[in-house]
Amino acid sequence: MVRTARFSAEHFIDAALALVAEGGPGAATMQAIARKVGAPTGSIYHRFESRSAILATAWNASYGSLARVLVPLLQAGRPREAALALLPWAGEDRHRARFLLLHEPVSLFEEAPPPEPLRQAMERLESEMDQAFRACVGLSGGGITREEDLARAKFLIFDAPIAILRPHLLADGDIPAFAGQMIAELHAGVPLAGSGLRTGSPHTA
Amino acid sequence: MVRTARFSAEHFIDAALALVAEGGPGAATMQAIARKVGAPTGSIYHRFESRSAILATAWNASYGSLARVLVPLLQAGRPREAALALLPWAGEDRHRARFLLLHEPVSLFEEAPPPEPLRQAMERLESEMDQAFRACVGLSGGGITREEDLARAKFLIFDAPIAILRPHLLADGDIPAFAGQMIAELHAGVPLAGSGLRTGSPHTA
DNA sequence: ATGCGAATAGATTGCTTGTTCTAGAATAAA
DNA sequence: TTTATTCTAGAACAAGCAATCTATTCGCAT
Repeated sequence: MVRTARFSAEHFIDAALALVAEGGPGAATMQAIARKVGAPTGSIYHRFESRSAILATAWNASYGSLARVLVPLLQAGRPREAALALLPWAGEDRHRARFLLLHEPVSLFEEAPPPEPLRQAMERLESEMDQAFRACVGLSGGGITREEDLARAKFLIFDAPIAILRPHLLADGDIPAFAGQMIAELHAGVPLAGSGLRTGSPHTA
Repeated sequence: MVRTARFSAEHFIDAALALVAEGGPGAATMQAIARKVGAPTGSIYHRFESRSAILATAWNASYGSLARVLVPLLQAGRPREAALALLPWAGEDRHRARFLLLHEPVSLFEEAPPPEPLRQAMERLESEMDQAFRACVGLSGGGITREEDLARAKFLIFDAPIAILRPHLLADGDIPAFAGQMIAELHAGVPLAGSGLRTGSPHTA
């Protein structure tokens, strides 16, 4: 090395994360990021090759942090705990939660796709979560899992908790205790495996 | 009038709706709308004073069409039917459903707010839906409704059905029958009024 | 037939964006 | 001290945007 860097990659990532969390993807312009950090716009390009690269890196950090919480619970066959774990994770870092849960990835990268290595890292993280999810649902079901069962499980573990969380993220308020109660009640009242025309014998192992 | 108009306001609205539904809010540029209709960009400004005005008009049309379905059901005290009614409404017009349910209004108007009369129309529609919703929840509860009960009802009637619908809208595929079953099961398994510490007498009128 | 006014038509303006470029400053090793 | 290299610094560039402007065309009322 030769010259001391005043601005680290993390500075830019945090600024981009905060800007998206507060004002949506459109608010995270290169100039806004630079201004928030106090750096000239050109300096960003010494750390990231493009705007997409910053956003993809921020997304990987956010999604990775969530995966580190959920994947172990899913692998342990605890879907209910996984669903509930979303709440403390969101309370831990509001910017991160708003960045990840309030904006579809497609809206972050609609202008230009992220560079290939970052795109692959995103896919790796998503498939890691997906595999843990399928293992969790598959082993409790005990065999072939229908598309319907997967959709139902995805709703109960991911989409419903996020939908319960969303209003409080949008309002930027604290997450009330009844949010957890709603998730718990949901899992108590609706079975993970389809309650469809299950004519089979309930006593079979 | 003096000259026959080749392009009506609806042409532009439909084009904007389709562009947002297919490619997100960023895809609905004035030039893209004009190109889709086959009109020069300047002609749009004879019908709408700004881009926000087109998007707001499209939003009003979409939300209004949904309100016409849901409000009567809510006013009749049929929350379960209202939740289920979302599915045929979405199946009726895919572009409209994707436009309304896949993008937060804030992302449509982040660059410039819509003109005042349109903004008021939007608020009127939202409050119409909200009043019907509160009437529906209030009368089944019978008295004071806590914030928790409102949140739970909003989830059961709006957010959960939308979350169940979203994957199929994103994939642009048909809405399978089990989506309706999931909503029905949800309403069967989770009560609209809080199942909390309801110590009161269940036999009281 | 004719001329007024609304609509088309699209080039143009002014602005913002992501990215690049040139110049200079700082630092660790030689 | 010198030198090589990485960073800061911000002006400059090209592209794309919403919105405006000038010119032209059309069709109904007169």
